[in-house]
Amino acid sequence: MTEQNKSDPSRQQLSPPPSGQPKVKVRPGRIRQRNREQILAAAEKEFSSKGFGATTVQQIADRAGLPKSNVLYYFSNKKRMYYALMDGIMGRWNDVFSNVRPEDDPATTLAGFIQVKMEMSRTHPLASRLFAMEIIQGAPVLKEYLSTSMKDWVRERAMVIQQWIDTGRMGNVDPVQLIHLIWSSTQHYADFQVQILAIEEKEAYTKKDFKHAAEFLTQVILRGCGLEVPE
Amino acid sequence: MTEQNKSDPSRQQLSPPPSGQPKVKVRPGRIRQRNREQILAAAEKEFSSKGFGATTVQQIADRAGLPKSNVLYYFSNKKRMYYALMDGIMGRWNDVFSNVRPEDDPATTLAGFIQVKMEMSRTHPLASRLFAMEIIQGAPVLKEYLSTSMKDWVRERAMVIQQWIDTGRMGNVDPVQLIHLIWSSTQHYADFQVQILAIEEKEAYTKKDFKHAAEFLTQVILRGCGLEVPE
DNA sequence: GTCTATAAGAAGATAGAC
DNA sequence: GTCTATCTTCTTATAGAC
Repeated sequence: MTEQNKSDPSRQQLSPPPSGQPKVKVRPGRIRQRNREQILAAAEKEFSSKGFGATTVQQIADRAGLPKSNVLYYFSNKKRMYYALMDGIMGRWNDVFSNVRPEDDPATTLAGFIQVKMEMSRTHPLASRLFAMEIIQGAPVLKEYLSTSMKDWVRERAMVIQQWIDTGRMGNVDPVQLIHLIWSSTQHYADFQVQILAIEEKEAYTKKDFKHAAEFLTQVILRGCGLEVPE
Repeated sequence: MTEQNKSDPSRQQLSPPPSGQPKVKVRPGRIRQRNREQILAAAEKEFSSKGFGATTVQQIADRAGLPKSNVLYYFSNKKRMYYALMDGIMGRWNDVFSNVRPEDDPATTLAGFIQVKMEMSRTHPLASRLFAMEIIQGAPVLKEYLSTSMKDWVRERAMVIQQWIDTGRMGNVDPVQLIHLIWSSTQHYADFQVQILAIEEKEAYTKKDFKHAAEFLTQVILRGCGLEVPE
């Protein structure tokens, strides 16, 4: 533990010395590829259920079905695994959320945004929880990302929403707060899964549960913005 | 680390052997009281920013300004401190949220609920984050609480909301989902503070920020339920 | 590329002097 | 009640045999 260990004060950045692999001149290597993926999958499970500091390399190795030193051969240290995971999450995030233009329909666009975020909560709950823990813990790794890429992303969307408001195409609500609202309410189904399942007396989510929740959120949030819910 | 340590499989319960203090027949003891509070305050800070497993007793002791063994004299082990904190959080939670009756006004009641939860996010962000981490990590300590007290609490409120809907006093929305929505959207301002501050390019929240956010949420959620926003 | 063995340090907890 | 010294265990990470 003690993530703030001896090592470099040059953390805080995504992908440190990005050269983790030995520079052997071998093509991709099926085994290498497979092992890396297994390790990352295991690391995601462990990190997302205990956080970085409480997870041991041994636990990751056990779950990946490899000896610890093999894991450290691929990723040289614990931090590098964490960075790699964060990189993956942010990459996926950037890919999924397409652009928005002022001429788009507000209701359809917002409904689509809710849809996509709910789909991410459903299909990638571990990534969601990992991200949530990183943020709750003060975003030691992602702070930079938040105040650059993510800030810009929000600001751009907020400007389009503001244009919709100014042209009378939706009710007058704070666009940034609206994005926070969509973010938090959809995220919740992944992050607070245990709480929701306990309250609803279920063992696990079904696809239907998510559909129902997405419809609820779409209805309430769109109406709350003075919009008609699209078909 | 390794919270799933050697010890008893009889965890999962709030307050284990609740007798943590030496049974000396001394009245409350000002110093004892003060030290306990200092330790708990320090523990809340540490646990809420790193989680249980990654926090060391040494860190708590340092923050409390006491030697490690003195801390362990008061709480005998790390788990007991965590239990004590969770107990406090749940106790406060139960106190704050008063009852709701079918004859109450839906808009005022829901607005009040949003208000109170936002106030908790503002005044007790550490407790909020500690709770969030506990849930994200699968609620090892609070699982029991979730599927008993909290479940009942939600079910009771949901029944009242359903009555409001049935008597045409508000729009037809799933009451349980509505509670999830209020919960998640208000919680978010405490738990994802760093993200929000980064996006809004601020150093810290002001009281005004919370007022603004509370008004936004009240407006959107109430309107989303077909309610007029009360003054 | 894989894995055993181990170095070097830090963790939780306790004993016992003050 | 307080605190130093210490026991035991577990941690990350590396060295080096296969």
